[in-house]
Amino acid sequence: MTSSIRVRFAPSPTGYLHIGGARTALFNWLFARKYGGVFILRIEDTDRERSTPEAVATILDGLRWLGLDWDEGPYFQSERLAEHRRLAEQLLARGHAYKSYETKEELDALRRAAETAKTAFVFRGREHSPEEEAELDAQGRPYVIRFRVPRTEGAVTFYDLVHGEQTKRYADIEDFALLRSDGSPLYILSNAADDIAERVTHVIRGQDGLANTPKQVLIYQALGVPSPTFAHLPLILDGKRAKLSKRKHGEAATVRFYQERGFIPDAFLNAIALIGWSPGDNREILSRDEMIAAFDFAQVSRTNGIFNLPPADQPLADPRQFTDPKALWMNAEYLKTMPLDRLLPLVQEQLEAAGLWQSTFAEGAGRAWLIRTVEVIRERFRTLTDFTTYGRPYFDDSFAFDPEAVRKHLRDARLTDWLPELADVLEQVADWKPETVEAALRAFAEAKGAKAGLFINAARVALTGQSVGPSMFEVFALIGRERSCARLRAIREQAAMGATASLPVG
RNA sequence: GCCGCUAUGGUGUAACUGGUUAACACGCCGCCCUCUCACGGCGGAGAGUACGGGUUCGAGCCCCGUUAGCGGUACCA
Repeated sequence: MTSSIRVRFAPSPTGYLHIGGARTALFNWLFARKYGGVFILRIEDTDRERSTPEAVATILDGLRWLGLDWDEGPYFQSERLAEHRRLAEQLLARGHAYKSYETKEELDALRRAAETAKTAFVFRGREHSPEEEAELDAQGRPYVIRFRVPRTEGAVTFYDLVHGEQTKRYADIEDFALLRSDGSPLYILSNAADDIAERVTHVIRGQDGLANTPKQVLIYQALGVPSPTFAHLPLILDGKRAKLSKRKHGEAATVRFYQERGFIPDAFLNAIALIGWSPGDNREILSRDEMIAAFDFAQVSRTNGIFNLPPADQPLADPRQFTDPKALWMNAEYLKTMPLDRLLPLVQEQLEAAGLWQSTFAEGAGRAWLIRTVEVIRERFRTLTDFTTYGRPYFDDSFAFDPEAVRKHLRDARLTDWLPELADVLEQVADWKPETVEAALRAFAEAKGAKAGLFINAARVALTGQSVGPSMFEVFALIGRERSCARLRAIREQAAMGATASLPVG
């Protein structure tokens, strides 16, 4: 391998950047970065009906969010149609292709006949003499330009870095079309033509490209240019082994969804990298650099992997389990362990978007408080959006009460008086920190002849609206004396209102 | 129908060129910790490697067949 390696990611802008596409882009990128190669972005927008500028923007956004930076492009395939046509003409002139006048109806009939006869259908069009062609053209008969697959006994052979040497006999390859009757090129041609133009050395794409690779190799050979090396990646399927699609899985199949749901780009990348690839040892948490260093096609699996998306047509049993459990675990792992200076900007984005950011967080004491808070609460979060949902009570006085938590921990009627009393006691605590608050609360509990747990759990609900969270004394310390006491006293109104609001889901 | 790719616990993967009781992670269950939940720690259930043959002293790894999934068989990409 040398530094002359050139790879490309070539999505069609007909929808969103989906998980499979992101993984393909990632492997291209890893390979390029590992060997000092060039990563090219090409937009295959020849299907004008379905291609949209919005889809292009979505794909670029997705790649940028993931940090998969490209070195060249984006090139737009639609701008090179004339060149593709020229190549087809060249193939025609050199006898590697021919004009095929069969109509769609004729082809269908042939196919159906083969079907009923249960025989193979490998199409070979009828070729005509120059005179006949002139005659047909004079009549204005439409034709497609079809590749003439060698009629000899031979076979096409190519090397795939994942699947090894592949061979397909000429006899099993039909004479495929290069140009439609309106002169527009087909994918199989355009794709190969652009790979040639961009001097792509390694074609790394989904396994669904494997079956028509022999046809492209035939094109390379006819054009007299060396074939690139191929690497066909296993597909990513859902739990029912169906291809991931927006139609079936909704937004959960798109990269944007993970961005909006608070995934950390590195974590998302790490998670999808492990579908169809492994570093070969037991490591699972790998930084970009570690992935680059460990990447190797020899360790790429040949079997399609499953990304366990919950069914899109059913409500989630647990809203926190909105996607593949392992991906979620991966994200939580990153959230808990990544350096704070890299997490903080991401948290800031979330807070700003939710209107919870305050200028005091930028420096000094406010900064210190923010850091301390994030450190404590990230421990049990799984996504960045948790900071503004479950984390909201730390940043704002208006937050929702989980009815279940209220029912469970504020049920004891005596708390309506006791909590405000506790506030009076806490008001007097000399040095506001976890230890002193704990001492005061425990003494208070003892004086009331009740268990400390009663007050701890009730306070958690009063201060955060939730029944779960960090060590309660830590929470008191973070929320501060004033706000803590105010929330303890507000228990009366809370009790009066019946507290039915529920937490937004993350 | 024909051509091709694939097949290890529920999921993702590991198992050097065939060599001890198939490993790790997620998920699940239990215990510990404990003011809750999570984290963490400890332990457990769960595959004999799709199925059937064959080669071999020995096969998840090699060969053949079957089945299943996927892809191609388009003037889709």
